[in-house]
Amino acid sequence: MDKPLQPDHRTRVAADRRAKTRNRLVQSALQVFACKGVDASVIDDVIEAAGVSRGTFYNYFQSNRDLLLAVNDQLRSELITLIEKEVCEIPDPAERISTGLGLFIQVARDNPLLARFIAQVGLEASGPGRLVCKSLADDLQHAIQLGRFQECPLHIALDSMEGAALFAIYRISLGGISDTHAPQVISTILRGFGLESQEAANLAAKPLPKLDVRATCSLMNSAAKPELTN
Amino acid sequence: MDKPLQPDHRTRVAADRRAKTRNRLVQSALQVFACKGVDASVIDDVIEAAGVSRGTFYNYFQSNRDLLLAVNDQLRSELITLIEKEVCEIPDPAERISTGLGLFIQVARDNPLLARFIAQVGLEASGPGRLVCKSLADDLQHAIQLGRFQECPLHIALDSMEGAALFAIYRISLGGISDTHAPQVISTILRGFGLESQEAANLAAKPLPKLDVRATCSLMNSAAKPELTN
Amino acid sequence: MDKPLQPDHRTRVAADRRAKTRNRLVQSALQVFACKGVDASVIDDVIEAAGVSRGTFYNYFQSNRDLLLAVNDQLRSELITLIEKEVCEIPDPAERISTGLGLFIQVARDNPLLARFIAQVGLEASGPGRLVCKSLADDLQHAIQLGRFQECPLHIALDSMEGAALFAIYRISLGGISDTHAPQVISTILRGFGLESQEAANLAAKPLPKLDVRATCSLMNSAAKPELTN
Amino acid sequence: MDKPLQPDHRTRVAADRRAKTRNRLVQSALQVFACKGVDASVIDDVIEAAGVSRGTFYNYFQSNRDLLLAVNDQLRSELITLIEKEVCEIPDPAERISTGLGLFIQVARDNPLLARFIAQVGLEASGPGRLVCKSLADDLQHAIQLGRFQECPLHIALDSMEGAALFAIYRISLGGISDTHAPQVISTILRGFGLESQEAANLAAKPLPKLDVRATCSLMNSAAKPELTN
DNA sequence: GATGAATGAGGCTTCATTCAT
DNA sequence: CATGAATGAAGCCTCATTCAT
Repeated sequence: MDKPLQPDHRTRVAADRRAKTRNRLVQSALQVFACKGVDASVIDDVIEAAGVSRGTFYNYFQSNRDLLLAVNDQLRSELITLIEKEVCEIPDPAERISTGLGLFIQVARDNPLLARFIAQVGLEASGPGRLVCKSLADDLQHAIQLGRFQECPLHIALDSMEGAALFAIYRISLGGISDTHAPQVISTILRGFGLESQEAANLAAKPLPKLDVRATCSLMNSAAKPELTN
Repeated sequence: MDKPLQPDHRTRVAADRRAKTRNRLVQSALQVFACKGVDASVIDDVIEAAGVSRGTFYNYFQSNRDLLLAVNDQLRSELITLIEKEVCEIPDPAERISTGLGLFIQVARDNPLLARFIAQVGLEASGPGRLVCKSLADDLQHAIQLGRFQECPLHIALDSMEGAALFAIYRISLGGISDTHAPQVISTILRGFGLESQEAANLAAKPLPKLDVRATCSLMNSAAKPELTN
Repeated sequence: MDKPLQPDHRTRVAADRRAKTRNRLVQSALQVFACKGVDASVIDDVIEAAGVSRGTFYNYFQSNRDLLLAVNDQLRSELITLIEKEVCEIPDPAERISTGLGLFIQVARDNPLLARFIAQVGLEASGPGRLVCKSLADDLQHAIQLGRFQECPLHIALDSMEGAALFAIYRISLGGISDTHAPQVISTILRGFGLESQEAANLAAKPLPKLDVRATCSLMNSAAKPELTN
Repeated sequence: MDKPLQPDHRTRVAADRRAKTRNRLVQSALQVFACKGVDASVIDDVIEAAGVSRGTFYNYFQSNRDLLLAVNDQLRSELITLIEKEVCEIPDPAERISTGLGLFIQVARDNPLLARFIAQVGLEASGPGRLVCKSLADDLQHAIQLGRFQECPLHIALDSMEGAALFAIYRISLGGISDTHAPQVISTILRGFGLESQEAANLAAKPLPKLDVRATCSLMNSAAKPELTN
């Protein structure tokens, strides 16, 4: 009765182990990239942190670059899922954007590892696989159509927002940022889109839901290892 | 009568030669960094582009990093000099900022080499030796004091501006940017500081003096060598 | 039934391979150091002689210096083991010393490679990891206590002996040494410790057991490669 | 009246300057060799210490090796001259040898620079340009003929003596040597040549004339620069 | 699948020596 | 003669990748 199931079982167990090992690798890579920089030589550190052999690494990733992409992809999809779940109920697109930015910055502040990684990836984080995503574009367009935001080409709006947000996170990754930093950055951004000053401040100051990233994102389940900070 | 001058003469000639060689190296380095990225291994390309021997390189720079700093420093000081000379006569600090940003972006657009380099250096360009400089901070403060700009912590204002400007240049370095791009970015920035929409648009649209960078900046006297584009 | 053994097996096989490669390297290094001198740049020659790649070398040794230490250590321990096995049965400490020195010089004469290496390492061979070892110090002390040797500070005695022995080996490494050389050096040393002339000569002339170094020392299993003689 | 003399004068002045520069170079080289080792890369340090340009160096020496030989030669000749002047009046060859050795060691102790250099040159100090020189050989032969020293092949005697003396100086260069060290070494050497124990001790203990090396040897007119110690 | 020894291209750096001024 | 910029051969070292076990 379970003999026929065995192959399936074995297959599943094997798949699980694969997934687990892969995850360990991606997690370690996030750490190492964050600490040593995305252009650094990384494999030795990654396999040591993940506790696997050199050969095993190549069973999962073809190259350095491959690994960076994997980290980036997984990070992005986990973050987007996380944030969209929180903001999707908000009807006003301006508030949705404000809250989304706020959460993004909050997560970065609570996870230095993440902040450092994003700061490292830097401007490259934009582009096809950009962290700032489709639904943000939709929200922007929506806000402009509703007259909440000033008429303005979409890509300009996206770039401004992304530039400012990235810079904020870069600052955070350098440490020593006060709690008033995020709302001020956000309200500057909102004003840039034509929101009236008081309203921008109000939106940016709205209390944010507290995200438990650790619970949701597999990548966050490890502390930064500052000793690598070469 | 000229015998006593000889030592001086020799010294001066030698110093000249040093300066010239160093300049060749920095110039070549700008090209190579722009094309291959600031983290790339660069020395071989640089010495070939500069037409000097490997040993000569090390007579001037200790390392890759050292070279990058030299390029960055020289670039910054040349750009700042160039732009400040143009804007120093403008009485309104808001317009000074607007014009300065506009010139910065214009120079970047006219010199793909420069745009690429700045985009590469990216966020790191900020910090103590940041491209965005002392006088910009002064202008901002001034504009806030006069009530032209919204009250706002200086570092936030600087970061926003720098983030947006860097991003704009990054976009330019990727190519395919229309002429309306710059004014739109700038007016978004100005609005972010609380300028009323119409005025922001007006300032951002003011015609700019045409800078002849090639005439002024020693670093610009060479065309990009796209074949190096890694 | 043998599946569980696999990991062990693999581990052992790998360890074996490591040991073998390391040995090949140390052996080659002995040759090259002997021929080119201990301060020479040696890595290229060593890896060629050992038939391994550059990278492999660095899997085993961090540097030139590291390699030299490894050769020195292994040589010393093998030599000491070899000689002590021969002399430990001799009751008279003076004779033990005389025989030990004789054997040491004999080995050096029979293995030009070894002689050259020791001559190269020269004075540095003394110090914590000195070729002249613990048991020699014990023998000296013993001989002094028994009144066989003149009262004299131990370190002076050791230095004298070492100086003379090293010098003898240096001479041997230069070639053209007659068979009477060793006994004469040894009897001079023994006289220096206060042994009466005739007795010194007698001890120094005692026939020595013939050591088969090749059979015992892994490092000796290769002929000198005189073509490397720098 | 002095016109005809001018050429001579100029020639002499020029020759003087040449000699002075050369001396500065040799002196600096002694320091650098002593500190960094005789196989080290040395030219940069030497020209800096001597305060001359790279090109000037090659006006005086063809190569590194050339420089080492020059230092060695000058040192040897100055030392020999110095010591022989002191001992030539001593009628007993055994005492002449004892005194010579004592002076040699004394000079080494008073001039750490010298001790280090000799220790660096090490066994190579022997050979054609050896520090231990012709007149020592004569003294030895003489002492043997007179029956003061035990019958013994000359080269064995020379080697023993040189080995022991070099070793003593090596020890001195390492520092922390007491004043009783030298006499003990010397008396061990003398006993090795068959001198009766008491007499050896007496000879070795004879008070030595105090040499003022600084006054005599141009090479000693500079302090060791320990900061160069590699 | 996992392992880790071996690889070797690729880049880095030094330094003795030359040579135009 | 003195100078010091330039040279480039010679060595050093890393690390992504392969592959036999």
